[in-house]
Amino acid sequence: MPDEQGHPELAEMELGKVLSALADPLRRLVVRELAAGPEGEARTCSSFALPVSKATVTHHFRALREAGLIRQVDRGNSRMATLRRADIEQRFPGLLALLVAEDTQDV
Amino acid sequence: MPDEQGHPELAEMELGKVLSALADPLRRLVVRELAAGPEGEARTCSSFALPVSKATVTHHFRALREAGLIRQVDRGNSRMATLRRADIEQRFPGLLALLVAEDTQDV
DNA sequence: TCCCAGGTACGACTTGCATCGTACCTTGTC
DNA sequence: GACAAGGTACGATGCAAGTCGTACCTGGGA
Repeated sequence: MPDEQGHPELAEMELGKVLSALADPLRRLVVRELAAGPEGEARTCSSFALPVSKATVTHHFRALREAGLIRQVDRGNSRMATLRRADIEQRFPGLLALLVAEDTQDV
Repeated sequence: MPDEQGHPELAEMELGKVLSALADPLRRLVVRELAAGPEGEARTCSSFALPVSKATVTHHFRALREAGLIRQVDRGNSRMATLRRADIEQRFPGLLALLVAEDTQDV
């Protein structure tokens, strides 16, 4: 399968889809952990240990990818996810900061 | 009925509820118009001319109010809605700017 | 006083979404 | 080659959310 599958371009990112993607607490958790990690960090879907089934994990990562928040590339056996930090910051400046600040509260 | 009905305090605003409220395009439109208007502007629900029924308008304004984005006070015949600009800016700095910037794109 | 306009409450309907089980594919390992 | 692990695809299910019609309440105006 091709690498570019459901990754919107920078200009194609829509605020509505981004907000809908971030309305789910599990997806916010993924973005927050990626944003708190080092720049360009690549993690597998399973490394987040989400308390849901594999099929649901795939569903959530698809939502994040189609919103333009993460980029997924195949690396051998796994599919690595990276945060599109620069794209998000350019298109929606300050958005990531709001998400990172949430971990000081309850989820 | 009391004035304070479903208006969360500043510390009670939750990012999840705010993002869920802003995931709907009609509710984003309301917030965007209020944010683009002058500070403290009070408008009636019907002044937005949303393309939905009266009952649905009430539903959307309730969502905005319970998320903490607007404040509604009775003024005689109507119920005026004002944007909680300072509260939003203090709790989620930069969020309103993202919404205002959306009107340059498609909805 | 009568009526209309602005909003709300309630119930119903429909769509979308989060979730899961299962089957299947791919890759790396033994 | 056989097998386990990481992900995906598909179908099904249950619940939340958007939408509406209707009835109702409250003020203001003719």
